[in-house]
Amino acid sequence: MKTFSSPECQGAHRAMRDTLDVIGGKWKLVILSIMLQRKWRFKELVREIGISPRILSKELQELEMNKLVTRTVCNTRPITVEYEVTPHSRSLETVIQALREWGVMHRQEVIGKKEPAQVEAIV
Amino acid sequence: MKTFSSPECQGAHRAMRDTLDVIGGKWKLVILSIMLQRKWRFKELVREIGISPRILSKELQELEMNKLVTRTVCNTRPITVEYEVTPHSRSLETVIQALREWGVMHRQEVIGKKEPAQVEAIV
DNA sequence: CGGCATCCACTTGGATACTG
DNA sequence: CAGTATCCAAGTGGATGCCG
Repeated sequence: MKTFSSPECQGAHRAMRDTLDVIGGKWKLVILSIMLQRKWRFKELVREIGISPRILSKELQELEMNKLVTRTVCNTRPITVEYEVTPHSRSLETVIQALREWGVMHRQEVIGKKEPAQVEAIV
Repeated sequence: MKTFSSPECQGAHRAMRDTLDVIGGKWKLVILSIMLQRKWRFKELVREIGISPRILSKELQELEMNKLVTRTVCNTRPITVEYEVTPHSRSLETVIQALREWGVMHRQEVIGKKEPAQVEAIV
């Protein structure tokens, strides 16, 4: 569909695109970043992430299609559903950690050093 | 603005968000991934990436604001402009490489193993 | 050549209400 | 509770034209 010049560049470019197709976008990495911690129920994620149910549902479906999370319906009374990351998802753990650390580092590098302990000054 | 429950989770969440604010979106990582290779002129990037000039211009400005690329106007006759990544940008090199490799790995994991040498079967 | 302005189509995502 | 449908606002991004 496109004619790129250098093949090796094409490879890198393509691989990056593949990755972004799966974990790019506004929410995917945030969701995975949180989900790597433990199992979550749907509504827990909604509240923790601050995302609308409709979007979360869509995102989780896409993540499930890519074998990054599993969805388990529990036989509770008002039925609950548990979402959990897969082993394959664990392969993203180091990258996600690296991205987080980069965010912190970048904040110091560019925005300018302060970052006030973030313990109580968040609000 | 939001009231998250656990502070340590809040930290990770926030750091991830910070990172995505800077290098998230459809283009940033693709652009950086390519730009890390060498210096580029504006139009070279347009063609190499397959992006519209308007969007590229906007993206480059944002990257420049975040000290990830530099913009240099050259005194050539029809003036040319060179863009180059900064040292700070180099701190993303390993992450970008990791993301590329993950894309390749994921393709095998999910889509299913084939990936035919990508030399001629691209079309 | 670099890159901004305009116009416009498509996508994303939030709010709300409703169903099983 | 989990999830979907509808509606709608905002953002994204491509094409084109123009200007320095």
